[in-house]
Amino acid sequence: MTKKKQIMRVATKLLSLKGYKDTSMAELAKITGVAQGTIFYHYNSKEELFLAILEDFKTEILKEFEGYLTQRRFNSGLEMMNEVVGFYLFLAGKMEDRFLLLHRHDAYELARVNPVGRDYLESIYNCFVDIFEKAIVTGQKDGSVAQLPARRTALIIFTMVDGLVRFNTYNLYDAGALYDDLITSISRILMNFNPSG
Amino acid sequence: MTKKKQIMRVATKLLSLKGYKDTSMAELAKITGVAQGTIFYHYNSKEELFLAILEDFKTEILKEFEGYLTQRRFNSGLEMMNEVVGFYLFLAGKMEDRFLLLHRHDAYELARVNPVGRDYLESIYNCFVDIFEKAIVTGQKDGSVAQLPARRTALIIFTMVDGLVRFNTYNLYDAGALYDDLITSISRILMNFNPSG
DNA sequence: TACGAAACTGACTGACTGGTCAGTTAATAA
DNA sequence: TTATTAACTGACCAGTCAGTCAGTTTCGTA
Repeated sequence: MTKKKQIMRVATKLLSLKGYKDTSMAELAKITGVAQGTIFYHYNSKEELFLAILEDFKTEILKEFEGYLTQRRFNSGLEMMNEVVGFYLFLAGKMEDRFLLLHRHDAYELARVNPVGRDYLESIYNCFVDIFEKAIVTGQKDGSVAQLPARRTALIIFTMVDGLVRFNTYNLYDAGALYDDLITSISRILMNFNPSG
Repeated sequence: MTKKKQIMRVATKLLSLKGYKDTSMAELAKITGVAQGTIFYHYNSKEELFLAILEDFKTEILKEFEGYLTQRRFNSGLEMMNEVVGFYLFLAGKMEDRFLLLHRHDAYELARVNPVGRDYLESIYNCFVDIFEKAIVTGQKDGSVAQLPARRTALIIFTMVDGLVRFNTYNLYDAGALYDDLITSISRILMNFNPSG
């Protein structure tokens, strides 16, 4: 692996664990095993390195979702939603460090001053909300999901799932124990009791 | 107002707006209009000041809820839940800066190393979850809420409401526009379709 | 008035920060 | 072999940080 990639990998870990301000370039250099100058040779500044990490995350997320959607087929919109929530939680485990990064304020503070960073963040979030919305729309066509405002309901469900992941990383509650309740709650929100109307 | 109180008030604002690391004691002293030494006369360290803010928040939250619960009466558990969600959002507006503080990682990093801080945080969160749970249990007695696991469902609803507030502060979506959808979703989760069972 | 204590001050310190740069090493091409 | 560029190094810099402390002011009280 190139040193540039090594730097980014270690930086991702450090930034997600300790946050932007608490991660020093000296420490990053030491752990990666390069001189501090090397970091600034590849990335002009700390902010640029952070930006590169976000871009990388965006790219990988998009790839993951593309692969998932071309493989999976669903019997109904409601089933699709359950599967997709599972996939989200799977990704949150697989890319644990980057999800932690998303749950920090650092990324939003970057987005506030850096349009490129804001673009990356919105791409990532829209990716998630889009797929939830797609499940709802699909379900409304096949009759498994009630006639709710699709986008707004997708956002609500996203806050539920995302909130659970965050609670887990905060270690305040064991989110794993809430998985079944989450699925039940989502089903109750979406369920169509009047399939003919 | 005593200088000690002034320091805490400005510190709360700064810490919630800029985060722990990005708030310097020099800046805090300048804005408050005291010498930097004065801060350390009243609070032995930056961490102790942060802790004092959390304790103050906890105390105020508990007082607010006590006042609310002794005043309000509800016709049913389901109605109580709707009202309580509204009260939560009202508090989030009234104590905007402190809620922002809760949505940063700073507090959790403090809680990880400081048991007293962890106590404050848990008190605050339990306060919220308890009242949601209370609404569910009440509703299950009066038949307006289905027989779901009360505590776990309360946690799920808490993640929804809290997630919405966070989204609002992140400025990614207009959470105000989602209020009606939130209430609808919560009602659908809780609603009892078989009041006799 | 006198006096001790509490409140307050601001210049100072040592550790640490992101970033620089002159110079070295490795890789590639002619 | 030689020349050119890219990759890499680490000592160094100016600025910032939380925290200190010797000294001053304010206040309650006797």
